[in-house]
Amino acid sequence: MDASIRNNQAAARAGSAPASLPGSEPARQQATTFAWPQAAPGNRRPAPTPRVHAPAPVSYCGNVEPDGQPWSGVLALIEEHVPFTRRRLRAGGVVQICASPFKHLHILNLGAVKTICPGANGRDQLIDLHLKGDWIGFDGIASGNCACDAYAMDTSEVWSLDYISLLGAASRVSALMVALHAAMSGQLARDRERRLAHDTFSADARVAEFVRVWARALDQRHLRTDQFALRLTRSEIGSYLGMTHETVSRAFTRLERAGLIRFGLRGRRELGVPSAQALAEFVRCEVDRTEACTLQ
Amino acid sequence: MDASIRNNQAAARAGSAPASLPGSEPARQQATTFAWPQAAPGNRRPAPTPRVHAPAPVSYCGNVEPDGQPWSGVLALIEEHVPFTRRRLRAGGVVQICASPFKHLHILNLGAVKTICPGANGRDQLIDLHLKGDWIGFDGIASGNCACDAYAMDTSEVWSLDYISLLGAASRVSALMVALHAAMSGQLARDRERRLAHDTFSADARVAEFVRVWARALDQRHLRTDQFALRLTRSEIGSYLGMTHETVSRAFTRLERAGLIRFGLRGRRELGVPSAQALAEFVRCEVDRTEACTLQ
DNA sequence: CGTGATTTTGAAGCATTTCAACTCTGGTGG
DNA sequence: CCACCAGAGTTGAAATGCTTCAAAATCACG
Repeated sequence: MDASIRNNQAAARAGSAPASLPGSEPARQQATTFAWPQAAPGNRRPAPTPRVHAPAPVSYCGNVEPDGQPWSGVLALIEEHVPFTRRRLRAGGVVQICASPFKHLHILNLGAVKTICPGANGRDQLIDLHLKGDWIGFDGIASGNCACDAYAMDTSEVWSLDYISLLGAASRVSALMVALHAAMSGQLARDRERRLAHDTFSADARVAEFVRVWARALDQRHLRTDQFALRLTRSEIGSYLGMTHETVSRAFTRLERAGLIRFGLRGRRELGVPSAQALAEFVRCEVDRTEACTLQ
Repeated sequence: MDASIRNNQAAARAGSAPASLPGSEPARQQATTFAWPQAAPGNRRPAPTPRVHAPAPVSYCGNVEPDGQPWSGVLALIEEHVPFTRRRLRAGGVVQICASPFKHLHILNLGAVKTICPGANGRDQLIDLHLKGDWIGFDGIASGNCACDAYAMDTSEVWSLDYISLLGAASRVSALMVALHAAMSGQLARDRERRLAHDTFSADARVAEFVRVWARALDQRHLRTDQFALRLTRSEIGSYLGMTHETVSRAFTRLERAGLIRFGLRGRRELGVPSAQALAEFVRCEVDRTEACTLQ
C-alpha cells in the first residue's frame, strides 16, 4: 500500500530514538548476540538472519523518565505554585482508593507506590509502579472517580494536589501546564509501549525487560542495582506482565542460570543486575527471535 | 471489595447500548450463556461455576465515548475559542507523520482515522482507531515529536489545532481545559483496559470485543451496524489485537458460524452485527472460561 | 484476464498455561 | 526450642491455544 512512506519513517525512527539505554552505560555493546548457557541443543529454533534495528523503546516501570532527573523541575514548580499536602506513608499505606471521587492528583517524592485495579471475582490486576517524581491519578480525571487503588510499597512520601487548584495554577504558570501535559502524554506513550511489548515479547524477554527497566529507574535515583528488594510477589509481577506466577518463576530461574540476574542473600525476592548491558542485549536478541503480531 | 459499584457500572453500560438490531432478531437474548454451535463434544473444558460479575469494560475502539455524543460539546468549544485549520482527506490521506515535530493536535470531525507506529524492520503496528470527536496526537506532547503516523481510512475531515494556541485558549476557557484533560485521561484509561484485555481475553474474545465496540461506536454515530466495511486488513486487525492474521481469520469464521457476526455481500471485509447483546454475552462467557494472568 | 495481495484453511510445532506436588520461609503458640 | 501452619515460590508433566509453515482460494486492479 503506502509501505514506502512508512518504511522511510521506520528508518528515520531507528536513527532518531535509541531511547532505552540508561546514561550510565557509555557505548560498548558490540556483543550483538546472546546465547543461553547449557540450553538443550535443538531446543530453540535458530535465530533468523540477524538484523540491526532500534532496540524496542519499552518502559515497564511506571513514569520513569529515560534520562536525567526531570522530576526535580516539576517538584520545584509545584512547591512554588500549588498548595499541596505532604503525606508520609509506611509500606501498605493507602494513597487512593478505587472508585472514590476523584479530587487529587499525587506526586511521589520518596519511596515506591503500586497501583492496583480490583478485578471482578477478587482477581486484582497490578496496573503500574511508581517511583520518585511520578504522577498518580491521571486516569481518574475523565470518569470523576479514581480508577485504581494505590498503595505505598515502602516508606514513601506523596504530595497530594487538589486538582482544581492545580488547574488554576497551571492556567497562570504555563511551565506547570506544560509539565502536567508532558507527564500525561508520557504516561500515554509508555502504556502504549507496554501493550506492544506484551504482544511482541516472549515471557523471558518481558521479565528481563521488567527487571532491566526497574533497575535503571533505581540507578537514576542513585539506589543500588546490584542488590535490591522487589517487594512484589510473583503473582503481582505476573499480573503486571500478563503471565502466570509459574511462568514468572521459571523466567527468573532461567535468567539467573544465564547469569543475567542474581538472587539476594535473603531469599529470592531480592535480586541484583550484574550488567545492565547484558540484560538489554538479551532482550534485544529475544525480540529478534520472536516477531509475531506485526504487520506484513 | 467494592464489587457493588462495579456491577452497577456494568449494568448501566450493558443497558445503554441496545445498538441497532437488523429486524431479523428483535430481542430474545435471555440465554445468559453462550455455547458454540456444533463444537466437538469434549473439545473445550466445561465452564467453571457460572459467576455473575461485571463484563470487562473494555473499549477497543479509539476514543469512543460510552454514551451520548459528548464530542459535540468539545467541537463547539473549539469552534468558538481556538483557531484551527479544517482539512478534508480522502482514504489514505495523511494526518500526521511519525517523528515529525509535534505542533498540532487533531480532532476528527468526519470519517475514520488509523494511527500506525512504524516498527523496526518494516513491521508496522496498528496503534489505534478514531472516529468523529476523537483527539489525535496526545502521545507527541511529551517527546516533542509525533509518536505515530495517522492516515484517513475513509473520506474524513480533521480539525488541526496549534498546540500552543490551544494551551492559551485553555488557560482562559476552563471548560476547554477540562475537556482536554478529560480526553487525555480517557485515552489513558482506555489504553489501559485494552492492555488488560490483551492479557486476559482469548483470541476469539478479543476479536468479538473488537467488532462489538466498533459496531457500538458506529451506532452512536447513527451509522449502520448491520452492514459495514472495516477497511482494515486481517493483518492490521491482528496487529491491533496482538495476534497473527491467520488467528484473526479463524476467529472471524468461528464467530460467523456461531451467528454472532455476518459477512457482507461484497466479500468478507464487510461485516454486520446481528445482535450486539449476543456478542457481548459471548465475550462475557469467554472471559469467564479463561481467567489467567490475574492475582490470586 | 492475469498478476499480486489478501484471505482462508490445514497440519505441525511450541510457548505458555494448567494442574499438582513439593520446598522454603516466617510467624505463632505450645 | 520445636512443631506446626499458611503463604510464597519452585519445579515437573500434561494440556492447550496460538503461531508457524504451507498451500489453495478469493479478491483487487491495471
